[in-house]
Amino acid sequence: MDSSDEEMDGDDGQWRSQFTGPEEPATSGWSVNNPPGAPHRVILHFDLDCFYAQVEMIRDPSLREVPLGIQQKYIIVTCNYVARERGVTKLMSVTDAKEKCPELVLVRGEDLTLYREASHQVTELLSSFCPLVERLGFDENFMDVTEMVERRMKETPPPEGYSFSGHVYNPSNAEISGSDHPRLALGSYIAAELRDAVHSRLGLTGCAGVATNKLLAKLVSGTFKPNQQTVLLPEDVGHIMESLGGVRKVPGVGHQTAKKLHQLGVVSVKDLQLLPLPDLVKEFGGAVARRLRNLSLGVDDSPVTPSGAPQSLSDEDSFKKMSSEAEVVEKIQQLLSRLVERMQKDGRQPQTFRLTIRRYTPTNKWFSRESRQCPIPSHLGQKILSGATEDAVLPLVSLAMKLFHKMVDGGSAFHLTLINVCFSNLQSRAAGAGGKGAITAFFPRRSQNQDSAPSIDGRRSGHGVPPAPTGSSSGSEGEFGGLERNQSFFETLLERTDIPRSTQGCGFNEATRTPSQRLPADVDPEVFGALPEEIQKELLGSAHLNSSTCPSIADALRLPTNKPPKTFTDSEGNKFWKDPSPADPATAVGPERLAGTRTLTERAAFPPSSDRELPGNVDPLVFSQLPLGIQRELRSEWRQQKPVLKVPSSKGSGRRSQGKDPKAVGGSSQHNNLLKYFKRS
DNA sequence: AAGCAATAG
DNA sequence: GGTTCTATTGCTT
Repeated sequence: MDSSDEEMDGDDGQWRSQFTGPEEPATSGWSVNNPPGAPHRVILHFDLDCFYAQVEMIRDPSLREVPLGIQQKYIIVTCNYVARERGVTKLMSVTDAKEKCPELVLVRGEDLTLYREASHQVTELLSSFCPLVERLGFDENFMDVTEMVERRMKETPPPEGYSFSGHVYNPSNAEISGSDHPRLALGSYIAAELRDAVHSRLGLTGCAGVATNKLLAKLVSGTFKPNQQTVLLPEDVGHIMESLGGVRKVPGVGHQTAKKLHQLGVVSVKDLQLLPLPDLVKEFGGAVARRLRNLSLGVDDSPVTPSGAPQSLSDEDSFKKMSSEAEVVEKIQQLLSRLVERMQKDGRQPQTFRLTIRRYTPTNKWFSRESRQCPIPSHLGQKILSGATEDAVLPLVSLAMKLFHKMVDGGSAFHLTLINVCFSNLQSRAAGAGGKGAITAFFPRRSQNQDSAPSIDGRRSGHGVPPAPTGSSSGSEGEFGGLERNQSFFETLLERTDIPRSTQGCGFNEATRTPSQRLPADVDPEVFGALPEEIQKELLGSAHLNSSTCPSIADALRLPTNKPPKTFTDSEGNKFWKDPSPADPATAVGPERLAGTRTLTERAAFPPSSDRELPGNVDPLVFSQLPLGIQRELRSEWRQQKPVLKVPSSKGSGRRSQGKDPKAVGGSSQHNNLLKYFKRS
């Protein structure tokens, strides 16, 4: 999982002289995602608190009270804060952890399915507010909310004397008014709303950072943990950069780069800032050198690039020793079965297959992976999607073994410690054949199709292909992290249990519910009845969540546990779910606090985001109860009807290597027939 | 297109 | 830094 920090960063608290951060170079492409001439980007970074542990604590809330570690093989990959208080850290060996904390409760986390699904739900939820969401691993997301901020600036001129939501990174303890940085202040309110949405809808807490670029947003998001947020003002850029321990702490500077830098005598960020550019260029080449220099200064013009559906799906397992071909075949078959099932849910057809191995090396862990890949014959690709899992797996195993023998000589001994299987080059099924669904993809599609313009750097085949080029009801693939379309993380959990749905929390069950019985008053039963059944279910689900007719997602999540289900009135469960505002520092758990920083006033000076994006004929309440995917799709569509520029033009800074084409956001799919579901009747 | 290095969580 | 199980991007061939 994560080899980096996330500790309660016992910061030195040494706030030294003010270093005034460099101005953003006027020439650089930092407005890539912006309207031309826009003042500043506003970038958010979200980081879920100990993500895997949170998911497990939702499945079994009793785990909240105990020290919990998520175990993969013999490693604790993450743990909850109770465990951290007792000295358990990320990536600690199980033996060490048990020694530190004998009461540590362990949950196996090798199967990432639930984490992956929950992760994509978070991204999807964020995307319903604003399409520019970029994933970083399973538990982090960047967002470019510049447009939202600009819209609010125009529509809701900030009142006098307003401030920020959450913390402000404020080493000099200055008096700060929101009016000094109105866009960042608005960004902080948006961040609070988004964190609240993630909490109330999905039950997950996390940190947010608000700044003018991705680098800074990420760096600042960790300054108050857990479940808090902080804004970085431009005047403190220098401070936050220099407060980083060494160059290795700069995102983008990995092990190898740090090693090279060290050879040049560069250890601190300040060293890097001051190293003559020609020296850097000699070691890294011009492009990388400039990037490193910029990063050291807190300058980052890289755009928030919407992630869209994954580019590849893979499954792997590691082990101490594997040395017979029979074992290899067995393992590959096992991995492929799981992978093919995921591929089926995704709905796209993989065009290439890759097998990766890791060999044992006794002395050093000179431990690189080797891989071989090949095209997947299209008839096989068809089979993968067409449901008959075994029919696809067996030929794939045979394909995999051919690749295997390109790496491992059949006659000689071998010792493997890992096998990975991967599908990539994922192609959307041809449109038109569309099954049932009205909603196609959750995300704007990226790249990947033949008919698009070549990208600047020539790497991918193109960008900007809108989802399904067909009419209102086209393809039905749910190309989203292995989730069926419209299927949610908690529904997935429910399906995994053996408990019949009728006994479960939110009762989507026909026997216990008359059709209109639980509908919110303002939902027209007739319109409701006209919706597809899946959507009805989703609506009921979210209606319950909003109205707390059904206590919470937690109650649904709680079921697949080994413990007897708690009642809905259970105090702990309720307490967690009723937590009024996770964004409110008063209720936040974090003990740690940077010395010398202050929490600026907590009360929202801005009204919360009234739904200004909705067309007038749409009932906001009904809208809010729609499935998130649908909300997002509609919003994106409505947005596109405005003549504002959406997609940054590819001119960028006018220099070469200017990154890539921005990926298309918001497909131009039509499906306006969905609108009929919202008209008040 | 293939293979790998680097980086990330 | 490597443990784990992914995922992405960019270089080189």
